[in-house]
Amino acid sequence: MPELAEVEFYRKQWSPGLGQTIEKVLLHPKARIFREADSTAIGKALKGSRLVDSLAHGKQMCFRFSNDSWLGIHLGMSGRLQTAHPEIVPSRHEHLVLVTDKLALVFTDPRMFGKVLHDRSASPPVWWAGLPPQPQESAFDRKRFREILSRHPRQPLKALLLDQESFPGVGNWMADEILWRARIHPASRPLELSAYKRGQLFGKVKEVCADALRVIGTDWGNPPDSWLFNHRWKRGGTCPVSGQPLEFITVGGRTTCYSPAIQKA
DNA sequence: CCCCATGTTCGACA
DNA sequence: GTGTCGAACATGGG
Repeated sequence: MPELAEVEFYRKQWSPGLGQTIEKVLLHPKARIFREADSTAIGKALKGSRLVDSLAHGKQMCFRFSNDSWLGIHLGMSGRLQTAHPEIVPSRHEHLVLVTDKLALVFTDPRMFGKVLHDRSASPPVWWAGLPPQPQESAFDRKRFREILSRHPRQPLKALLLDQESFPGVGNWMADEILWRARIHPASRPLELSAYKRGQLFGKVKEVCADALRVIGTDWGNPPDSWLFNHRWKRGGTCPVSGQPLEFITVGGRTTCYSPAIQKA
């Protein structure tokens, strides 16, 4: 599930734990989500510390603890965060559980494409400090956008939008939504774009990020039918702009939904 | 049984 | 270096 807005939604699911002390850490030490971290060290470091802050950047989250501990979480394809009763007995897919006296903070991930990072340091670790500007920020301006396009002149736009160094947080449905609103064919390349289409694309990147954060990122609301979103999930869907059938192709190795009637090039 | 999945990474190749 | 492609990861759902 998790793209920009879903990640923001899940980040907030742990907010009830802010300010609380972690009394117990339950984890499956050999789970694949710990492949880039030392799960034993995480257990030791977090126990007795207080959760003081949480942040999201693209698809990456960062939870800061009182003893200079930084916990990074990436949700991968099937990860999610939630709270539970402090007496929780973790099930098979609940790989990391932080227990306070009031509640439990739970990271669940059946497919385990997600991952956990951890560092102890006074300043933010490199995996957090080194992230590129997010498309919804003002630092992501037309200059940055132009640079991205000129650096990848022949990348199909669908593939480029999925590049996390370029558009951190954009995932499969957002990329399709952006191209559909900009009326650009997903396989078009930056080289082929008119100045007008480039301007459209920049605007729709901003618009879809803002819309997604507002509608899904706050309370996982259901987007209106005027978005591509509600029409793309099953075959046989119809483009809400043209009334023509939606089609599915593979671009950049990913299933891509688009409306041939309005996304010609 | 088959195919598909809102993600990332790696290796082979042109 | 650029870009493409397929496979891999592990599990569940239709």
